[in-house]
Amino acid sequence: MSLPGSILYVVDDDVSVCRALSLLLKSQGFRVETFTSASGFLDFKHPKIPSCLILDISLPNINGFALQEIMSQRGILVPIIFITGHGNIPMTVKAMKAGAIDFLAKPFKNKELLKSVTAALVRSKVLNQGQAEVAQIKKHISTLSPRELEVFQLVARGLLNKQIAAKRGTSLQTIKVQRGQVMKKMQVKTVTELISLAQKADITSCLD
Amino acid sequence: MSLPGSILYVVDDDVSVCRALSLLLKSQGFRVETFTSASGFLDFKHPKIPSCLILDISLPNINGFALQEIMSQRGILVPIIFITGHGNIPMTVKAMKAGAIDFLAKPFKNKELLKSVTAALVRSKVLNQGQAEVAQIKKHISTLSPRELEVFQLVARGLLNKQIAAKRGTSLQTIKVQRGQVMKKMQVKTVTELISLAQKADITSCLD
DNA sequence: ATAACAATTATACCAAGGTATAATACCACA
DNA sequence: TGTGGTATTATACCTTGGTATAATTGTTAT
Repeated sequence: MSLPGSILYVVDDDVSVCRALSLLLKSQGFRVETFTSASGFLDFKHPKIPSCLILDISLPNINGFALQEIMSQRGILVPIIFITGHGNIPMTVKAMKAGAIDFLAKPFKNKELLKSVTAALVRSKVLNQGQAEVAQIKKHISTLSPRELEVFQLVARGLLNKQIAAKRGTSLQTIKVQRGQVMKKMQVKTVTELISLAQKADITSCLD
Repeated sequence: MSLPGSILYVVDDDVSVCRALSLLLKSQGFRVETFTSASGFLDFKHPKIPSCLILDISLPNINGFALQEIMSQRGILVPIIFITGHGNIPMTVKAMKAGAIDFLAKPFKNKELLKSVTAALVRSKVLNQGQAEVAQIKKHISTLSPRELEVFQLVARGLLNKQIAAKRGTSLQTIKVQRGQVMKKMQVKTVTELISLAQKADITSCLD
């Protein structure tokens, strides 16, 4: 069941838990990295492959929830399976609202965890694909000059060339040239593709 | 804090709970409808305004989870706040995974519920807007003839008129006319708008 | 100052989108 | 058998998109 080229992270301050989970997961053919603190996990260089974090809530310094928030801020899109020995309903709700893919109370059955891991890896794969696509688009966008970007945005909003020219106070010809540049740099051939890209990357608001 | 024109549903087999919640919520200015069974709620004609369902899990016949699934199948997009006297973590996870907006264990504080209700109504409003937009688009699509729909789909995929003509084995002129019909019926003036609509309604796969 | 470079614009030209009108073909219905 | 309606097609014409070439302007670097 292990997807090829996937990696599982385990973060638990209890070394024996780390060891036990690592053993279990490796026996299923998974690559596993264990950490006894949140910062250890954060320092790790995460390869861009389907992955999943099995995370204990009670940790020294940075606890599970705090790590979840940091990951969210940093755009680390690794699905989280929470595990805890002293969980309750409010904690569960909080974790799930924040985007966790599962929440298991210790002790849990091996099968439960494995099922959850499989689901997490599938989600991770989807997330990575979406992320890679958007990253590629933004990479292209970053090659646009400020004016080309502006033209791109206005085209995406459905404005005609002459409307854009009027709005910008320049000539129609300039817009045509710039629009051509945009098409070339974004590596598309038709307006349709351009619009699709614009919507995927949410061009109208993104100005980074 | 009550949004104008909103409605709250309470489903609990315990009449005293229904009464108590109704009293609390009405005191905050909300319109409230209570039901002691899931079927009662399902029979109710839900107005298309921001709304929220406060749902007990243990119910006779159709329990809370079952109702949640039925609503999902029927496309009833009302955010659910689960309440239960005998909840546990697995139940919480199940409910949240299925899309519940919150999960409260009895007894809960009035403030907790009210806060949750407010959040649910906001989400409901967003859901309704999205739903209304897509419904409007699909309504327009339903006025298209089969061939117009086909042309629409191919245009949305970025094909040129002559490519569509070749694919369909008809003349370029026919495609132009049909494309014009599509633009008129979808009530858009530019290709850009048309593509946007197509993506919102997921035209390429939708054939209903 | 001058060479080099980028941005803008003009001119010209072609392809594609879009509309209007009318002719043709096909189908259903009285 | 006609007759009205719809779909298709042809013709003609206009607008818009898109590219190539070259002239112009402004800015930067040597």
